[in-house]
Amino acid sequence: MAAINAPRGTRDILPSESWKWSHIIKTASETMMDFGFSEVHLPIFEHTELFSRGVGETTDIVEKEMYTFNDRGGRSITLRPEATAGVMRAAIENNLCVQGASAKIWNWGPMFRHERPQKGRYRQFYQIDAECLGIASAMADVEVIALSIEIFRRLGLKNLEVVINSVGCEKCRPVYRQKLIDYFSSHKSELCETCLTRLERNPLRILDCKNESCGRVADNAPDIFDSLCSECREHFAEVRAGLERLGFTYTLNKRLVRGLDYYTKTAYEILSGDLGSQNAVAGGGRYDNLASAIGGGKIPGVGFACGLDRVALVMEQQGCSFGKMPNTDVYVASLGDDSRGAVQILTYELRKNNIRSECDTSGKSFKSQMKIAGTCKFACIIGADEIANNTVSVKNLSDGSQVNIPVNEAVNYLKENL
RNA sequence: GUGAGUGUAGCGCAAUUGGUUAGAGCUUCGGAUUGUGGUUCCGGCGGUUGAGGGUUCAAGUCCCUUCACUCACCCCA
Repeated sequence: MAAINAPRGTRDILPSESWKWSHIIKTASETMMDFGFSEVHLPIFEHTELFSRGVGETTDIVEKEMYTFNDRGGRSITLRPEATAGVMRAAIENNLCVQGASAKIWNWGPMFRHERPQKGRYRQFYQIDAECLGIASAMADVEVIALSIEIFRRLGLKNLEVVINSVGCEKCRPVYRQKLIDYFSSHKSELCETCLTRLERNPLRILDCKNESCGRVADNAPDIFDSLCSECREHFAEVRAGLERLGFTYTLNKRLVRGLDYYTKTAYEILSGDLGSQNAVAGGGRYDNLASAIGGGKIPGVGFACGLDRVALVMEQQGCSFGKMPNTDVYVASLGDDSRGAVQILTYELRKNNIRSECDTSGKSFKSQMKIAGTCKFACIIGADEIANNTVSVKNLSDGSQVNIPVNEAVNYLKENL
């Protein structure tokens, strides 16, 4: 019978890699706490409507990338393609932002998009996500950007580029949108096929097109900053001032357009040159219209998502430290089958006392057990002599020294010498 | 969805222009005067060469199909 393999775009994070992920999550978690963000656990699937209304009907995500199916009750369900819509839904549903209250929450977990896999892109991928809800001030934008930068700083990532832009709000974006339509309409012959459809559905996205010809046309396109309303202009200036106040360097990219409809005002990405073509390790921005789009009234928000898979990739590439690899400290070896019971008892005793211990459970020879013990710091050896005297021989495997001590002193001895 | 590249042992690889029984290394397992690991030495396990078909006296090698993986486009984390 043919073996079954993991579906395309999914993969197994095995022990050799998972401990590195744990380090990243732990670092992110500590940083989140330092910034006043609390962790939440949310559903991995939601009603399809949440994303079609929240993320936007004409976005790539909703149009062609969602894992959508009908459940047994006939409801249309979608595996979350991104985190923000779900977070906002939860905030609304649980009244986290009523009466002027705000919420700073983070979570991490798998997201799902049906795309062709490539370097740094999977169909099931993992994001660390932080959202600051209920605060309209630019200071919140700065805080969120600073948070993402701080996580990367602690992880030791190098050569990152912070790119920011403003995409306007519901007042000024339609104005800019119309300007773009007017402009690009007079250059239709120079646009690629997909951009021609974007012209009608989402003209801002033409700015982001990497097609050479479209790029040339976009170079001379109307500047978004000329169209920003005074509020958006001021907000963006405050964000920039805040970033500079904290000493961050960033670049301005007027062509940075997020693929999700809910973004307003601030949009930003953090890029790494050590990834392949998919070079964003984090991206986010402000989304003051998301709440109303999913029926939750006016709740401003700003946040970011960070690609865990990609962060791990960059760290590996740059030789960053993942901390100490977890290892067994003590191996308890049985010399002769008669001592296997005593070995099991001692091993359990060590484990109850938080000493990372291992013993053989498969009937290996003493020699084999000692071979495995070689990767540990200490070996506890129990044979006929030890049983007779109620002792254990403890061998320091780094210098080869060995002592024979009463079994009931093993825990203290090891705790003192580990 | 489109394009390009790659599929040989658990892993990374080798195999003259198509030519005997597809090979080492690492890993793993076992052993080297019966109570002591890392180094060393010896040995064992391990493959329908991704799958299917075709050309040929002969295919890991050439052709077709298919599957998988990788990278890129699109877009994003």
